[in-house]
Amino acid sequence: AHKAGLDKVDKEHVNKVITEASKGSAYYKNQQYRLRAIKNKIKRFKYRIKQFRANTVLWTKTYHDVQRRLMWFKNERSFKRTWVHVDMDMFYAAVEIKDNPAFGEVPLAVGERGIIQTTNYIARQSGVRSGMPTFIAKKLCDKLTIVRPNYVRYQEISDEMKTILREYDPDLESCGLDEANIDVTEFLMKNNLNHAMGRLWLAQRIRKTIFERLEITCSVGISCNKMMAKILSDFEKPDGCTYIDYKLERVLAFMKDLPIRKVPGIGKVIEQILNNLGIFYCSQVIERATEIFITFTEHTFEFLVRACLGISRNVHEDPRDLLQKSLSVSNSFKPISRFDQFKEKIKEQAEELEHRARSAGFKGRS
DNA sequence: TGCACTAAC
DNA sequence: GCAGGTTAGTGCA
Repeated sequence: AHKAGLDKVDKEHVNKVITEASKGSAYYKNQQYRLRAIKNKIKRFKYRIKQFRANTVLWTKTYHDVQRRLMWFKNERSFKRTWVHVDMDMFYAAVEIKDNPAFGEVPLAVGERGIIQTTNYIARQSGVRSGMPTFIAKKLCDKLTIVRPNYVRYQEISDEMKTILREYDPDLESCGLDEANIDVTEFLMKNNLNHAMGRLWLAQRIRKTIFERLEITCSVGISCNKMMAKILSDFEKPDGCTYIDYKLERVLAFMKDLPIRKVPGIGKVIEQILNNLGIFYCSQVIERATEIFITFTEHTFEFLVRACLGISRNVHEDPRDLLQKSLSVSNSFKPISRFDQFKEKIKEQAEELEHRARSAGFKGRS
């Protein structure tokens, strides 16, 4: 329900339909199994924290160590650069509607192989959303129109969008077809726009240009680093634009009431773990940093604390790190049991993988 | 290094 | 009857 466009939905009804359709399925059983594993993990975490608290000397020492680390992170905060995150609204569905306006009047979903990838906002009102199996989506919305994705077309539109954005930052970093990050600092400086009003003006200008050239709306976040810009782009979806002024108290006030799940990189599992420790908002991660430190690895602790302070990278990735690192092929199939069937399956997959690796000019390393 | 798991689109 | 595909990364044995 954290996804945009779901605020007017009858959640109780939606949950009932999903539960009805789910129970007994292999998928559901697997989910239950994984949920139990997470619950066990949480139990162990809670026990570890209890042990730690019981040892006052150790707890105090850890507390001060953690506070020292927090100071370190706070020194990393920088308001020197400005990033814009652009996120196209319901992208695949929007392209389908652009090419066939009639789709804009009906509940529409784009999907294949039994899974919905994206939906327009009419469909979202019935609780239909990305990642949902089509048979459940149909139960929620019997008039739902489902079309197969046309990736060639989406790529075309995506390229057009990125061409527009490269006027502001030639080193644009993209994530998927519908999202991109640009560092607009130089553009702002050159045009004497590097102040609150100027930044907001630029964000709106980008949105306007994209809409005029593509007839598709987007949501934009503009802030002092990539992560903040991304969080903000989601804040007023769809067709929205959010900016937070570069003042420490403004950033902290925003993070204070921000649900942890809104932080990119915190998914279902980490959310569950933190919720069980009584942590729901970003500010609580900082308040309870000692417990976080004990619970997670050092790496995850640093990620969580930095993110919840609103601190993240504000310079471009090394281009070498942006090159593709791996390639894989996977698909789902009905249960099989005979050895020759497995052998055949693996052969098919391997041949497909080989084919793609050759086209991409990849060699196997191991 | 290989595998399980998490996360994102 | 019916629950995807692809890439990146972490953590552990």
